[in-house]
Amino acid sequence: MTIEEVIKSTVKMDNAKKVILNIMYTQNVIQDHFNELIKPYDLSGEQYNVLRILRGQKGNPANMCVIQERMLAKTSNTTRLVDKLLLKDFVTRNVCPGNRRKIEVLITQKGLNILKELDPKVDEHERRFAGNISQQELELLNQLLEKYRTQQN
Amino acid sequence: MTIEEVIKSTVKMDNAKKVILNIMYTQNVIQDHFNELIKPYDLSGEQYNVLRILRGQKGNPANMCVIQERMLAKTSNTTRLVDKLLLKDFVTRNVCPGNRRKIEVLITQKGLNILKELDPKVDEHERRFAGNISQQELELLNQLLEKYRTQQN
DNA sequence: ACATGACATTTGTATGTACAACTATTAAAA
DNA sequence: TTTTAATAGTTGTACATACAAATGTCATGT
Repeated sequence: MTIEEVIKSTVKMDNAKKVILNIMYTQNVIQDHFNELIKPYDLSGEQYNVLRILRGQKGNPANMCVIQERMLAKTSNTTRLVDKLLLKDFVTRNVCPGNRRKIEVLITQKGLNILKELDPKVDEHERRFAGNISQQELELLNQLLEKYRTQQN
Repeated sequence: MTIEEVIKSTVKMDNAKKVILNIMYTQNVIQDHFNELIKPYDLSGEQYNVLRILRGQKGNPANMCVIQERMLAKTSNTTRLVDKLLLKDFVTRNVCPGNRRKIEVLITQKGLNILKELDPKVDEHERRFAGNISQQELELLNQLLEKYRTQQN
């Protein structure tokens, strides 16, 4: 399905416009699918993302600003995401002893467990889309997207 | 900047995962940039999107469900987006005489004016990113994205 | 020691998203 | 004709995003 069919456009669009719409729409499709996947686990996409970042710390706590800079959506409100994770006992939050301005956030065993349960489903989710194109095309797609967004930090 | 650098990942990711992150992140970069563009006009991205759809109707009114199906984010709440546009006098909203379940939404002259004012800025926004890659690459990127999301309706 | 500015995080407000429940209207079946 | 189901939109709630303002802490200069 081309992007023109998706938005039922009657007029012809140039490639510059089509690429933007294609990226926006593809992201929507991926996200909708991912949200379906994690819905039964009472986690939002961004909450999941924060848990992934915390697991990546391999036992070390992460400050709020470290979490922030590793998130895809740079404008998310990390405080409130962590609030929600705290309520579910997926993380702990403590003032950093060395620098009391900072907060140390750590993933709990319960948080690690839910990630482990989700791992195979997330893998399948990634492969489901990737399976539509070849390995070479995947690599090409990565290169094109990275080149496309150059300059815009 | 590769996607690994963006999210400061230490471990190597496979292409399937990288493509997903690249699409999600690129969409974020585009959207942040677009939001900057329309911020002075007191319009959100989705509100702008609805106005574009209404202009595309060329004088004919659009029902809520027509707007809905032409939007990129298929789960947006059209009622409330139109509410906001009504408050700014960018659209009118009337019950459809032929079928009183339906609503006819029409863009006003004020709405058309603001779109006209934005047109050159939006064009520039599209070209800014597109300018980073060649026309051939743009076309290839479109094809790859469309192929990548096949099967998922 | 005190003021100043930088830094890290939180809070407030408006808006948008996801999704279920609800209302009103129309169409179809019994 | 009444019931039932389908359709079109609205409303409610919880959560997330965008962004500005506020708070608390630390570092530096005087």
